[in-house]
Amino acid sequence: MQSLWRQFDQLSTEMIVTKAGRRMFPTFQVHISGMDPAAEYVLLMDFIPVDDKRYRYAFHSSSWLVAGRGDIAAPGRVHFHPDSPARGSQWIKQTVSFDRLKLTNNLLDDNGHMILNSMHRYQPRLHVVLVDRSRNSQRFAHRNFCTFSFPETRFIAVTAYQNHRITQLKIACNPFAKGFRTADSENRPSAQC
Amino acid sequence: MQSLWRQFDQLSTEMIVTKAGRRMFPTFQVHISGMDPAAEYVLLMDFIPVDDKRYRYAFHSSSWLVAGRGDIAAPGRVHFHPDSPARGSQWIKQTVSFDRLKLTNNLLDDNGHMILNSMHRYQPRLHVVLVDRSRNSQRFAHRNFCTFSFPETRFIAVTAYQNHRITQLKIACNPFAKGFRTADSENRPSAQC
DNA sequence: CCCTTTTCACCTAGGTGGTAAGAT
DNA sequence: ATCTTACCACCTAGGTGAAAAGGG
Repeated sequence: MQSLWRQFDQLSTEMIVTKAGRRMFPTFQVHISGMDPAAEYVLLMDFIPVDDKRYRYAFHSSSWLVAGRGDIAAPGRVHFHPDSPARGSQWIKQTVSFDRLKLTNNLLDDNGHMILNSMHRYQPRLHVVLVDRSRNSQRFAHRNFCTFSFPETRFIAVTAYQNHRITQLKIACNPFAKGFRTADSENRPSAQC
Repeated sequence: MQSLWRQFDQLSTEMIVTKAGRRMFPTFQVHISGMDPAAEYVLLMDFIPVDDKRYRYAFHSSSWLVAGRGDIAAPGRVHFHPDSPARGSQWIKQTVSFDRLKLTNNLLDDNGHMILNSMHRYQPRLHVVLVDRSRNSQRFAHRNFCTFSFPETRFIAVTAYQNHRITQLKIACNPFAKGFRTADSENRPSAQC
């Protein structure tokens, strides 16, 4: 998905947040290698604020501007990949997709979704944690995980799309938005997806 | 679901098997109690032949008759509940549903479905296995599981329904079959579902 | 004015039994 | 004659952005 993420990132990716929770598109997915096939791992994601700023979209210049200091940070949550825990052999044999992860702007969310502030910029992160069931596991816990951050997956949380070109790229590439495709070349699926 | 299973059982439950795999209806689901909340358990199901017989349906008498010896047993498989392994506290706090389990008559099935012989009678079984990660776990493994068998959940595997009353009860109760409901009282949903 | 919420038509994805054709 | 397969219309379930209404 890297090339798709980059296309969105060039336009400044926006992700919808709703009260009920909204999936991400593109989906965050990774190919993993180098794991011990017999060891158990947990995969999880979180989202960290890129900065302490609030943004607004300037339609006349089609660009995002800083609109002041960021709101107080939303409750930090993590999303465990539903296959966790699993052996390294399971994780490495196919693409790991976080397609069931949902974003919400509801600070009181009760469904385990990731809580974000609208109009704030975030960086998704992936954590790979080795499950160590031995007695001294506590002492080494700090060594038993790796964190990965892909800059092209950062985005601004929104309650409605701001940049029309983002909307068109979503419509062109997300199969669930097929109903909004027209004859225009702009939102027709092509090599870009 | 016990009362629904009993209604089907009174008519001799039939379950469709297909090459691609078919869900069961009613769904096998249980409420569990008495687990150690902190311990880990695996829940799994299998299907054992009720006897070594092959059956056929006699339309004139609307009953199942023995039609000879059973075919050679299909490959024995088990279906792990997808939430496995999980803590006792997770299992006991809500109904555990095996709704994603699928039945197939394809002896070469590659999708992990349960392989059954059509026109043979089966008894579903539930196994609750305590996950013991201690060193001597092998020695006690035979003590670490319980098996449950509910007689009202037995059924005959079929590639097409034989008893019209079974068909009507499926249509009346399975929401996915709503398209086949008519004004007849026979397949209208009611207290029976 | 800027942002959020609700509702909607239109999709994807996949679970039903009916039906007719195919297989043995 | 008996059983199986492939395809179908019709559902459930839920993911889309558009549009209009709501809120500060």
